[in-house]
Amino acid sequence: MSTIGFEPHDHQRCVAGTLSKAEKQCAENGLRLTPVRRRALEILLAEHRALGAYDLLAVLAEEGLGAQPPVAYRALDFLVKAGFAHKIEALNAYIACAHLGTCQTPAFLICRSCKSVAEADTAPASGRLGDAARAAGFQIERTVVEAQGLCPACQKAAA
Amino acid sequence: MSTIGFEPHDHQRCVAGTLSKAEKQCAENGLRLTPVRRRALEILLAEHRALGAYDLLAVLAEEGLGAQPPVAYRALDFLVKAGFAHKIEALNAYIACAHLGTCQTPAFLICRSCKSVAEADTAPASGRLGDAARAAGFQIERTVVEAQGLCPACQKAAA
DNA sequence: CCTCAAAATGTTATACTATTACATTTGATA
DNA sequence: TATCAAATGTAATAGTATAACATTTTGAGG
Repeated sequence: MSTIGFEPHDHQRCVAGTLSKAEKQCAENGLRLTPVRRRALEILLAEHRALGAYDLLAVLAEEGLGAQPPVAYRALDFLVKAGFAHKIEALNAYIACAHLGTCQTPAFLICRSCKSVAEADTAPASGRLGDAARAAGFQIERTVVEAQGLCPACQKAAA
Repeated sequence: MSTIGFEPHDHQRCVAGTLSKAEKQCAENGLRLTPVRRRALEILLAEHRALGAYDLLAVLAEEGLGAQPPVAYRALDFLVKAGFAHKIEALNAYIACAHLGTCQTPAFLICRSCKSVAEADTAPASGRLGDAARAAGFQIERTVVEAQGLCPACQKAAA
């Protein structure tokens, strides 16, 4: 398991690397990373933070890439379906995937103070949620696992 | 861990019992279970399914208990803060707590077909999500754990 | 009792999130 | 190059949630 988001890292490289992985995957799978979609992914990648669809739309609109809500929602749908982004349900917001290519069942750690979001790949279906599902005879298709609280930096700042 | 929701049970008793537990807890903790709040809880308890705030409002409005959105949202806020109800983030909807009084960190199994919702108490903070949080130095305050898929009955129906 | 402050309620307006619907353009491929 | 599916442009609207402020109710202390 790896958790990406709070620790300092070479963000330029993290963005560029993810973007090129996305391009590669699109080529391999016959997906089309059109200009709006590519730019939307870049915008999300720019921060380890969740952006609302309308925040994304505002940036796209500034750049002449579309002015109406469906522009943003379509790009987000594509990115989410392709596994390049995730929706944070607790925030009604979207974040670029930090494990592009290897992400199975993401879990998120959301800082309520600085709004940063870390992504872990925890395979919850094989943990306690999976136990509960098996016990109930429930067949899991998708999981939402999100923790809200304080990231290391904000804990220090609070103390 | 107990999971409540899919298995057949004496629902009349389940509702009445939960309601009286809620009354008891309010008395003990100086909370006021006013008519709107009590009725809102009853409405949620009537089904092991999540209701939208506006669905709840529609019922309350029919009964003359308030016509504007804040009526529903205030009642829901109270119920959620008191631990009598939970918000299902993946559905933007609300459900009565099935473990009233003992519910620490709920997890939900949501059937995409019949919309029923089962609640388990899985202490995710002590599972893999907790491991990820500890590894990242993240301090968890609240968790959202929701699985979507097919309940036992709908699996049979599909086969 | 009476007063007072806090809590709860009533109501209007508005903000934020998301989708439907349909016309048009683009792009791969037969 | 004709065609069909995918993608885009755009207007309208549906669904979720909160801000703000006036009024009423409630319960604790005098």
